[in-house]
Amino acid sequence: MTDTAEMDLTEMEGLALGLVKMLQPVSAYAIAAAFSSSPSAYWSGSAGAVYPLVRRLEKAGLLVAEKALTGKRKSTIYSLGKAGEAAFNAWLLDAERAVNPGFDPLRSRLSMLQLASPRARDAFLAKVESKLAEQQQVPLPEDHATEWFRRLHKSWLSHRMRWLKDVRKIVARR
Amino acid sequence: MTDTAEMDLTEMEGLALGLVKMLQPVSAYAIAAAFSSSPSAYWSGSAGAVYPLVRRLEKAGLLVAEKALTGKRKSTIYSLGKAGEAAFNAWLLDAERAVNPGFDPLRSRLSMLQLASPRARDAFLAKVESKLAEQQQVPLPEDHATEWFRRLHKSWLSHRMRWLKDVRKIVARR
DNA sequence: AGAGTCATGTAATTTGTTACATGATTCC
DNA sequence: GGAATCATGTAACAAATTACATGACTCT
Repeated sequence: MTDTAEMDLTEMEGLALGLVKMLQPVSAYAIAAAFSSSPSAYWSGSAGAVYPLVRRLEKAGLLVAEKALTGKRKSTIYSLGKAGEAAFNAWLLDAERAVNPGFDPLRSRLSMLQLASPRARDAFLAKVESKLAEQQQVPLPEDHATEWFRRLHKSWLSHRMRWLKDVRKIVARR
Repeated sequence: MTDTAEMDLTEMEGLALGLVKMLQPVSAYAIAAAFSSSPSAYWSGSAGAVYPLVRRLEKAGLLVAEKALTGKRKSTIYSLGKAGEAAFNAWLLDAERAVNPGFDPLRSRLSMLQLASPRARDAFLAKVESKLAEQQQVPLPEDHATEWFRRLHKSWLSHRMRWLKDVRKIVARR
């Protein structure tokens, strides 16, 4: 009965709120940059996506905007409002959504790998594995990613690798 | 020099071509149903998405349409054209895209889990783990999924589980 | 002085969503 | 005869993409 606006945040909105919480007070430009520096190409961080998004969140009362002036350059910096804090927590701790496979380019392809020839299959799996191995060698840039995120990504990579090896075994015993 | 139309398929287009290849000759309705029955909520399989998509692919020359009549009920059934076969293979074996993390609701939340209290963190991780465990008990329906896909999904679930346990350890030694 | 980056924004287009609508067929 | 499903489609809307544009500041 006390709940006023039951915002159902999209993934991008949830992530944006989280970025604001980590970086506040922060400009839309910096949020866009944070999206862009994600290892996932899904988060392009284009201006056409981020600026309207941030204004939307502000109009919804989740972000607090403040005008700033540095010399003649004006910018708007955002912080997380009280309602934003609550909405972010609800999004963050939504286990129902967290168990969803989402949009996984590798999973999609593996689900149809039976449609390729055995030779093509093996070549594909080997190539993906070597590309993952490459990524393991080159760690994320120190400046953008937090220590926690770097550790998480490393762990993600190694588990992807193990999954791939498992899949290769399944394919082999066709 | 021989390549005429270098189609850059989206994930949904690639999956749709693959579904046609598996089920051909097949109606748009059946393709929509296949998307809907995916364990990933990302693939809603709504009519408003699938019908335009399939017509797009047909106009691009990747799908071959054929009118069918069963009694008074008319339908259009699709098969994979030669160009469609080539485009699908290019999509399927694109290792560059396959290594991308994509859109992963769990990954997104874990990347920001530092922003929750230790108690909320633990509760969240436990809940996700139990939900995954539930899914392991209830296997995919026999009718829709192929044996290969069922095996793949099972393997995906157990590797997610292992990843989660790993993450919990990292969180614990904060 | 010019390159690069900070900072913001918009226009045209594409693609997907929800919701609705139609009609045939099948099952009870 | 009525409910569920097969099969197709569209209309209004939401959200993201690419591409462009502007101007200030920083660094060499």
